[in-house]
Amino acid sequence: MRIGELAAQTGVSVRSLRYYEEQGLLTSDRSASGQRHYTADKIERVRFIQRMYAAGLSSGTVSEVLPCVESPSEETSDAALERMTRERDRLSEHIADLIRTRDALDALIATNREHRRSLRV
Amino acid sequence: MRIGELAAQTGVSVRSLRYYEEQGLLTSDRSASGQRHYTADKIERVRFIQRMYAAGLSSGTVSEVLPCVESPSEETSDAALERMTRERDRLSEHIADLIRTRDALDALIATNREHRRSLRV
DNA sequence: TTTGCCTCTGACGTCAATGTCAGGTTTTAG
DNA sequence: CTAAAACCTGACATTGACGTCAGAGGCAAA
Repeated sequence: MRIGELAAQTGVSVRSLRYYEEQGLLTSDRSASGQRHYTADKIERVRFIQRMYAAGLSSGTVSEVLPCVESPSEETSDAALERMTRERDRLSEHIADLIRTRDALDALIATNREHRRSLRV
Repeated sequence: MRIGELAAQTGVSVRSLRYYEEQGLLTSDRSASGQRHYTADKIERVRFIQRMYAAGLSSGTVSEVLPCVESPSEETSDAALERMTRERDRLSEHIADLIRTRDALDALIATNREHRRSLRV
């Protein structure tokens, strides 16, 4: 598949796909004329990259972690596995923080609703 | 307290505090010479702003939500309360998404660890 | 009063992911 | 064959929350 279709399949812009390649996060085969061609498994790869971005990793960090995804069957480097574990923990703390924030918002909403009810007579 | 101490108390840079004021998120009294002076309750306010940023709200959205925090005892505008509720729901979806991502990372880590163990003979 | 730190405004710099445009080639549909 | 659509590289623009610097003034201690 060419870049346009990969973009359509993943919902990621063509520009971003080229950027991922530039950052070493995504590879492509090139046709004789230089056009990028992708195998179907790249769809999952792109989705993984997006999930990592959503989890707050930078492109540099994603590239450090990729070996674990790419070759779980070869000997994964200590560094990559350790990095991934660290990011997992960071994410976990972030989630806990967001949950606390959500609780605070819930309390705030409840207070406002309550006061509204008391005004409505 | 002056801006430097508020910065120290909250761990937020002086630059950021001025930025918050510029964005209408934070107010200050000014001395005759123009220096900003803050009451102690501004510490909590700044922390709230930071939590909202961490939850993914932009400064514009934070300012829409602030009436609910500022005057829970007055009649809060429908718009602000509705906005806050929407942001709470968005945050909730985001948390769910991050948890799925964390689960995916856990599975990946487990796979890699497992393979390592099998290689170690 | 001088020293040194804090503050002021205003402006420009940064960073990451992406948008957008230009100018040119390739592929596809009719 | 030809026009439209998709692709290429390269480069500059954008956004938001700041960092940083310049030039000037404010304020407490020695």
